[in-house]
Amino acid sequence: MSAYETIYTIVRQIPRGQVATYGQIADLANLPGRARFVGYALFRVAPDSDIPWHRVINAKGEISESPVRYGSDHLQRVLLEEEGIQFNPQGKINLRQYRWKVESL
DNA sequence: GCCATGACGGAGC
DNA sequence: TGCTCCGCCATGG
Repeated sequence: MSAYETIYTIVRQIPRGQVATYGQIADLANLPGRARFVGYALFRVAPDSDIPWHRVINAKGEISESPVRYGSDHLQRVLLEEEGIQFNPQGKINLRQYRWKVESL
């Protein structure tokens, strides 16, 4: 299984109403320190896939904004709110409350 | 084949 | 608390 497929498989396992960080996904995919790789992988597959990419955020608990995303970051926030995840006035998520707790690999 | 870049993370100041 | 710098490596020109 390629590293990409491993990443996708892990992201698909994130429960509804919870989130995971790029670093966390990278660690689970046996790619420690390669959080950027995770972001890159998700960007390539997001538009037309069944992967819940919106449940993956950065270590600060924020939705990563980037010029290449145009407005999809706003969509991500909407999707998360639909799942019951609340945002701070600063647009941040309380990771202590919503972070995905992995029980098995 | 080399160079610049990027959905990031963590340490340092 | 917040900003800056460095490491990491696949991808595109």
